[in-house]
Amino acid sequence: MDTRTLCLGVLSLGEMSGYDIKKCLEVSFRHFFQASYGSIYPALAELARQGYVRVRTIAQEGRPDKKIYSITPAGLEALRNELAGTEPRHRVRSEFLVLMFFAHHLPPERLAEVLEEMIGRWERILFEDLAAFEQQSAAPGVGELEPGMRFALGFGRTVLSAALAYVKRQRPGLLREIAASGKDPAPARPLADIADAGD
Amino acid sequence: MDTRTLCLGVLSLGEMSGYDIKKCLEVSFRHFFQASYGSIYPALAELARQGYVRVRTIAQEGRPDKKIYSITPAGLEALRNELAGTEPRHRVRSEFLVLMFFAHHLPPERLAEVLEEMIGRWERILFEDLAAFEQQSAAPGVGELEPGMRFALGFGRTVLSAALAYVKRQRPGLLREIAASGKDPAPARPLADIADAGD
DNA sequence: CCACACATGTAAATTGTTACATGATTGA
DNA sequence: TCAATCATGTAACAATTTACATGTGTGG
Repeated sequence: MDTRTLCLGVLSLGEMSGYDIKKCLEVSFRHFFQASYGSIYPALAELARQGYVRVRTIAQEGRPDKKIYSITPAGLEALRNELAGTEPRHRVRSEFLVLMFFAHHLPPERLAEVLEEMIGRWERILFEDLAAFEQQSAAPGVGELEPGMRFALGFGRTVLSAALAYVKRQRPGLLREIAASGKDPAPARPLADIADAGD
Repeated sequence: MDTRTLCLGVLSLGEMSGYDIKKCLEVSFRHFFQASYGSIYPALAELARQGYVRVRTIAQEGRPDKKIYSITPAGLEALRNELAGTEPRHRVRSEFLVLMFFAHHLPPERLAEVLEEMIGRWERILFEDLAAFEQQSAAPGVGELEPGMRFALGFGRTVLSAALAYVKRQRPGLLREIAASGKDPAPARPLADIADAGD
């Protein structure tokens, strides 16, 4: 799935500008998809070219004209086809976990810093961003979220909670073990042979 | 972080070929990092050029010569520097969750299929792959895993368990709600205005 | 007989990020 | 005064995946 489909999806929620789409993605999709202006604007141009979206240009002073995009019937059909044919992939790319895996190669202070940073980041997402979004969604006048949207949001909350709890629970032990292995004079313990273990 | 650093990291566990590295990544890193031959082989060539790894070529019949790579002291230093300077990012890219978010645009049978597929996939990873790996790691003769490795493995198991439990718990309700909204004649309920909710 | 494991590598295509270019207004 | 918000867009760069190229041995 590319940014094009995602933009189409967001536009199926209502017309908006490229700038709006970015913000919308930041709040609702931040924990499972990300896209920058560098991919959104070209995607919108391409969608317009294909006739999947209509553009309405609104003149503004002191800044570029605003372009409001809205999905066309053809666009909605394209979106549905695209979604129906999309394989449900789910990939994680975590420099954080690579760092943890090789924690014994990291200066202990840096390890502590990294753990601290991840905890802080996840707490902020969980207790500020997500909470704010869910409260806002529950506000009167706002259309109910579709069940699938609640599912996706809930998934993010659940998984993030689990991750955060795990890191908080394991942190002291990990720091202790790393500190200990750094002090005692066995830093060159032969790790090796993990790949050959089966033989 | 690029594949180069990752290869260096894996090679710090013991010497092996590009083919071995791929398999090693598949078992230990599958849930937080992925790399294909197309990125591994060029990475190894580059590392050799930089003097971070040594190559030993082993002639073979009926197939390409095997190249065994081992990390050099300079390589180990480069690895440590690289790791110390790496920001702990953690990104998820999930077509699955996008599909769920827009579940109301999906044929209900396809939705059921997708959920089924994800549950099966995650159960397999959790109960087969991870279990096998952990058992193997506990086997006699295999060096103890470093604490950081146990941390990373445990993180994967924890988060995957949470994800799986969530999907299994939510599935019936989601399918029911989607089926219901498909039947009653309000498919064109104006979703809109979610982005404008704050006003 | 087909698929898979073994084994390396290249090239094209895809896809996306980062940085740049432009510039007014508003609040701390 | 500095940073952020609003607003669009391009171009260079980075990184990866996919498919291709080549070929044998083994097991179902």
